Amino acid sequence: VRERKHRRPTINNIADVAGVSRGTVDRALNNRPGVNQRLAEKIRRIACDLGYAPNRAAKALRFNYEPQTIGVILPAANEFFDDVVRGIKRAEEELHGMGVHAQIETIDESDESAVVNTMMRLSEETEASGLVMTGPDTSKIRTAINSIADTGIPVVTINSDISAEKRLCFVGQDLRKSGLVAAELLAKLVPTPGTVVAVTGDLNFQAHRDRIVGFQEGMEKWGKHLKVAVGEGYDSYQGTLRCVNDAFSSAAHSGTEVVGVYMATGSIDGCLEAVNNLTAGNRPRIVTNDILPAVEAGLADGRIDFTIFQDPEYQGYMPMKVIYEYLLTKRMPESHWFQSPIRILGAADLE
Amino acid sequence: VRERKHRRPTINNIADVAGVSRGTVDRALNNRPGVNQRLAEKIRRIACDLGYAPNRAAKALRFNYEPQTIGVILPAANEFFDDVVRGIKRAEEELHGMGVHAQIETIDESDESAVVNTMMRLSEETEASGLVMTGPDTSKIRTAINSIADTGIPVVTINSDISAEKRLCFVGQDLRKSGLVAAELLAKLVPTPGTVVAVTGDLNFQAHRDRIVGFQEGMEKWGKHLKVAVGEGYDSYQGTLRCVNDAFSSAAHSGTEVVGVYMATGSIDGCLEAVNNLTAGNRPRIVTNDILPAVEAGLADGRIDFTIFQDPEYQGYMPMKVIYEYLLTKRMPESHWFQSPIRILGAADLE
DNA sequence: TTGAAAGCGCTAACAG
DNA sequence: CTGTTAGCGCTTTCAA
Repeated sequence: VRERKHRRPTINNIADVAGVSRGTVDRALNNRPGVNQRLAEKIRRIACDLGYAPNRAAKALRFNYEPQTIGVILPAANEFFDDVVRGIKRAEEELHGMGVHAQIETIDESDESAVVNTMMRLSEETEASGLVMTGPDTSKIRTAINSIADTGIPVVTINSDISAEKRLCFVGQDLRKSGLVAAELLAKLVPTPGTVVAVTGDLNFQAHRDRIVGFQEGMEKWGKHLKVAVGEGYDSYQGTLRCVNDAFSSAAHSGTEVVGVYMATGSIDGCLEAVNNLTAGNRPRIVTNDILPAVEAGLADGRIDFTIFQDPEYQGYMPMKVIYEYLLTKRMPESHWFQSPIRILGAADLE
Repeated sequence: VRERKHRRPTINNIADVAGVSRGTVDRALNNRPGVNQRLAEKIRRIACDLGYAPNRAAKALRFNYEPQTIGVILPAANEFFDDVVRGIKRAEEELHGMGVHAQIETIDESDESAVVNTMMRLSEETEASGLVMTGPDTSKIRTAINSIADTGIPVVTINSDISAEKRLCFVGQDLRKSGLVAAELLAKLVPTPGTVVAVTGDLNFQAHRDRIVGFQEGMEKWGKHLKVAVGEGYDSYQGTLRCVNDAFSSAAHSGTEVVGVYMATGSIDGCLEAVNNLTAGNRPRIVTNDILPAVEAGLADGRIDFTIFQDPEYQGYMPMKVIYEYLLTKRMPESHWFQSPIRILGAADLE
């Protein structure tokens, strides 16, 4: 005779109490059609009274009846997304043997119709039960997401959001905050007055703008002693080199010195090269984003002071978990936006 | 007829191929006694060839046969551990309906025999299937851990390690690295020569020493322009006040100025008070540890620049997951030491 | 509208 | 040493 200690109520218990069969309880609790309204009500009340919560293991086991595929659409050949994929793999590992696996498709993310085609292929041909994706926020793609979501397939956008109102949620960075943190750090690293240069790629991109906005906001808060100059390097070595050069010379013209550089995005190499050429005495403090080989090298040899890191693995791991949870429970996730944590990393973290 | 797409091999498939029953396959794969050596070998080979991995949902479901209790032993009335408990609850939530739950016991952690008694009570009376605990690293407690581990009950130590070789693993901070990160940050925040004061509680405690060691190491790397003074505040307001006072006056005597303070542990209030009294012009840069109300207030109003944060929730969440995984698979965790991530937080993170 | 039964993959108890 | 069976909790048929 096994004791009942700590055993949580099951649909069987509810069925017993209500004097009906398990099947009816299941139908009532999951709002399935074909059950007497008043009976359903009664069953739900009993479930509530008993403190019933469904057993996840049992639900998961049933998945094996018809294993579930989660389709993933990512840009091809991108360092950042290699780490995202690592996060997806880690989630898959954890969900291993829970009847769920990922099918990753890489595409040219700027190619709108390639994105839509892949979405369709995954949802129709592969019969994916969920979609994790990134891509441009265009109306064609928004429509595709909404119509797929209407089919009942949860869609999670990652990295850069797509404003389709029917997507389940977005997993990505708070770019404004990332800029804010960078500003506080840089402002405190540079106690003396002077100019700080914020280098970005192209201010026509929302993502690039957001970081700069946050940075400027932060500078108003913590960097009152500093002047901010913003430059666009268009993500190329030459462009970045030129823009940093320009910033230095116009600072010199206005009689101040460049004491700090924030590399919001773009070619780290170009920036470091320019700084190297231009500074004779005191090197400006440099804060970058992410961890690329050039950043790691810069941190190690002291040319870069700190980098603002956004866990890319999180952007792979989290969406998988969210979709799995949704498939299991059919409940909306707690948040529309899961923010990948912002971390300040220095040379000490490279160990 | 359901298609076989993506369905992973089960023990049934293995049984079919090997021409034996599921029971035998189960015994062979789990190294249970009572199965012909050569047959077991053959079965394992087939499993490997088929790429078999056990279905976690099915294993988890079986747990409900005899629900599992994980015993947790924590110090009573401690701000830090409130967050640890939050992590435990989160894990419990995730494991909800997986046949696992936590039973938390709070004790006076300095009371060796109270710790041992609670351990025994949890393992014998409650029949816990796993133990998460913290306590002093004494031989009596080490022996208790080892003997409980010998029973087959996994024991995970958290926060401060207990060097019982049979514990499953330790989940906690890398204190040396925490000091190292603080040093890099403080050194870079203070470009001008001067003295930095590292305030700790009591250097007789290993934990307190470790942070200071890391800090000194980091100062040698990144703070060559700075002199380091170490003070013990014995975790009291008065002690900290006095020790910071002393550090300031002896710095003044040797003709340097205190330009930075590292509060490795102890009374933040005492430190802030002392600094406030002593500095007329430039306030020294201050780096603290953890997030206590006093730290939050200090960050918000600018008296503290940054704090080195060690996610306490992680120290609750992770051990639960590790033990669950162990109960499920009976495999040792990947690491003996799960390090809670070290994060630098500033005012920007309070938002 | 409801009940009964089968089965997801695995393990433990019981037979042989 | 090996096979058989029941059952963990839930959902989905099929039958009533």
